[in-house]
Amino acid sequence: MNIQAEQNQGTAKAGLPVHETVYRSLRDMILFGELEPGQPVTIQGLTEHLDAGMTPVREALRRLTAAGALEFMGNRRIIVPVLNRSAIDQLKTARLALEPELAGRATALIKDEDIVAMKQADDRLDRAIARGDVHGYLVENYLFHSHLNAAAQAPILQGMVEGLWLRFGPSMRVVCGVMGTSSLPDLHKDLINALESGDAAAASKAMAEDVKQGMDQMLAGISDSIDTE
Amino acid sequence: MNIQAEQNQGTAKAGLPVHETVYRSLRDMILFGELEPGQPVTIQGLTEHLDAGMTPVREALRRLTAAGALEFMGNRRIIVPVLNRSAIDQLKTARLALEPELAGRATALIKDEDIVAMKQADDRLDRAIARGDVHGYLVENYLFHSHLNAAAQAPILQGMVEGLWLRFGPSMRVVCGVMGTSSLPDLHKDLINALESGDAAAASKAMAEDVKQGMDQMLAGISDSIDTE
DNA sequence: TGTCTGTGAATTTGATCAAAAATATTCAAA
DNA sequence: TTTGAATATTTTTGATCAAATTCACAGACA
Repeated sequence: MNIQAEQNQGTAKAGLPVHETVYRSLRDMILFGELEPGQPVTIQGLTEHLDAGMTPVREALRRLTAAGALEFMGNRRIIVPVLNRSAIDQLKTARLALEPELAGRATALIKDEDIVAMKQADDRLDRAIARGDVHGYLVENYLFHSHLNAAAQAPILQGMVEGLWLRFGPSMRVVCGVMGTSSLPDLHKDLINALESGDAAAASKAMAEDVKQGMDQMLAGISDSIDTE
Repeated sequence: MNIQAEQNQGTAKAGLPVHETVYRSLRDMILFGELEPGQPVTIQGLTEHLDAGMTPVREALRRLTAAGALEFMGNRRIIVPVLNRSAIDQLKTARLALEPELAGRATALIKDEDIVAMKQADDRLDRAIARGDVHGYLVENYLFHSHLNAAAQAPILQGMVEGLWLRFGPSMRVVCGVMGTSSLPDLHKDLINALESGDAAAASKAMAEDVKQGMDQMLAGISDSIDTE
């Protein structure tokens, strides 16, 4: 066994190409708030951090920039995007167009075990909030939603939604910093109820409300920064 | 001047990196029907075809696969996706969710010169149909729509829509093969009228109808092939 | 039918070149 | 002498290529 095989064993799931594991690491970093908006992302920095060659890192970065999760400046520098009001508005529009649709489709298809998994994620989410664990909140919230989205069996729409989450992932941490245990209605519970009673319209509605709540919170959290276009 | 600089001069627009020009070439090939659904796309084939190195080709391929324009099989092969009914249905849903929205937003923002450009594209489109020029039809149709989408000044939504077009681009040619000069209502003209009178709701409606018409035609053109999932 | 092996393509690395940013230097003017 | 702007130099980083490695498939053979 050579050095590389050993490395692969240590770092990642067996058999996956390096560029794939690098991609997933980076994606998780973006999704769960380990990168700040505006922060520069360098190829060579990542080759050291992730202990990978340059080519796999380049490919992962291209995938992420293609999805809008990272931004390619003119002078071949890559940064984590900073969202202005217009961007958040567009993301809200897109999420409202797609996620309620997915929730509606999922209602007829979802299995009991999926609902159980979603409940568990939601429990862990509540506990993360109670303990002020932002990272835990982000992870469980994503798990909750992505579980539902997967149940709709519409991979194209699902992929589009995942792209949207990648775009606002880094800005979530900023918003969650101010996330008091606000007394907003718990729409996840409504969603679960709708799924259990098989009411697609209600599930769709609950999802729309959840999206609105999240994105409006984000708009509020960002509105104070100057909006230089 | 060394060899590499010479190559750069000959091949591409000044100053653009090779991976960018490769990406654009490939994107246009996909968008305008030069690749068939199901066709395998090899890295080495492209390095020869486009006279580029391997790394730029790899990066362009990653971007396109990330957007869903190409499909990554488990065994490190890449093919042009073959759309089944479910995929077309999802694309229709997504287009109906986004493109009418963009048309509505564009109505208030669009300039006279943009409308002129759209009219010209539409004229060339009609002539392409009359002469049975499928490639010309695809190009002008894309130009017409992308001009409108750009006018909405919503780059995120615009990018999402472009991703959708990349997905069904290769399947357009197949459909257009059967495209008789059908006696369907000309929705582009309706759209132009709505834009000229500043009626956002009407523009949005016309766009929705145009999308429906296109995607239903696509469903019809594909329904005979067996739907192996 | 199942295993083995050869072939060709994808993956990955390391080296090299080019470009941009950061830093140092020079020189002139106050 | 000090300050500051313009310029030169160093350093960091990105882009590209060519070689070595790994992997998957297909055909040969038991």
